Amino acid sequence: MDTKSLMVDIATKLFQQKGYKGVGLNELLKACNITKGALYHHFPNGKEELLIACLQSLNEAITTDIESIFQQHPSTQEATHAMIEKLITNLETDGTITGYTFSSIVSEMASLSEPVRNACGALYEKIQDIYRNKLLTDGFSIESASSVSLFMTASIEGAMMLCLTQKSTDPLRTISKILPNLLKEF
Amino acid sequence: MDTKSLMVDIATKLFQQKGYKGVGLNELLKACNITKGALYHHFPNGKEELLIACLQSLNEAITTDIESIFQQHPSTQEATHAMIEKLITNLETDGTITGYTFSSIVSEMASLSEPVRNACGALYEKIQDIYRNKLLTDGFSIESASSVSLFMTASIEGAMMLCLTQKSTDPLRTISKILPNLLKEF
DNA sequence: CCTAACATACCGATCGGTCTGTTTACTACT
DNA sequence: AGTAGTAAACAGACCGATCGGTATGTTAGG
Repeated sequence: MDTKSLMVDIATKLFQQKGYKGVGLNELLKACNITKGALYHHFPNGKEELLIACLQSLNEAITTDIESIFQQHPSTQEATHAMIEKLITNLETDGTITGYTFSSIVSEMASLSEPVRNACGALYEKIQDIYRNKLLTDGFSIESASSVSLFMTASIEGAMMLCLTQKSTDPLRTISKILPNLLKEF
Repeated sequence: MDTKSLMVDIATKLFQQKGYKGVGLNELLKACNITKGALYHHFPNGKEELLIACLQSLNEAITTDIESIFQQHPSTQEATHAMIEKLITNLETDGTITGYTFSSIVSEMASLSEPVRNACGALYEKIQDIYRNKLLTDGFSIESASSVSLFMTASIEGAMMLCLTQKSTDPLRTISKILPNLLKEF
């Protein structure tokens, strides 16, 4: 793996876990086992540029990951269940958020940096699109599919928040149990 | 208003908007028009102690606020609608999150400080309790009420996140439109 | 030999926190 | 009533550590 990709990979995890301001440059460099020279060679605009690269990388990773799950299951309901199961496994194995979320970055940076806000927005959008398309093939109307996909995104994101504060995966499990009711409703 | 309360009030807003690490002590002191001496007199353990005081204050404020809304409306559905309307108004008037959320603090601090994590957990718990009790009077079973109240908390929290990235109040509006479907389901 | 890919020393600014005054308010005693 | 004492409520200078960022090397590959 080349240095740049390595940096993005490690930085992504750190940013997800501790937030943008929560990760210092020195800490980051030590984790990657590189120096400032390397960082500013690949990312001349420094930390924020690295963050945006991380968000873009995350965008691709999440998209392909979720998309593959949604292709493997016939209905939105089953796909969602499988996806949340995977989220739970992730959360259980490394204790912190490393999955399809980046809430810390959103809430920290949305009001501070437009580029970062846009990158986060793009990511949410893409996730919602996958849900939406699946819902459409399930037979939902365009309007319903849009609303429900937003609802799914929001509730899963919120549930991860609750998992963090409770140090438990129960909230995600509950969401997983309740979501089907919503998907049948329409 | 005494100095201590003033500090908590202003700090609460700043922490909600910029996150914990996003607010420097000097910035905070300037906003309150006080000095370090005053801060460390009232909060000997510094910034983190202030944060916890803010979370506790927020706890009371949110609780009484939501509780009053839920008392004024007969059903969970109507109360929820009114509450989200208020959230939207808040978001529109000052552009940033100042309402019933503190997601930035959760995602930043949950893995770093146990006391902070607990304080955040207590707050979510209390909000959920209000929902749950209302659902019980609506005739929901204990189990259903617990699940649905968690679902409500998560989806509203997540929706605020989406509002931030989109710089729009639409996600909250969508949630508000969809939630009743869930509340009828059971 | 020239450029990409680093390494490292260094920078001012800011971080949260401490320490030592000083002012104010209130109490206790004569 | 006047005064002395005391503790709470600040104010502000100062601290080392760390922040993100820069400037100047050095090294290795084509």
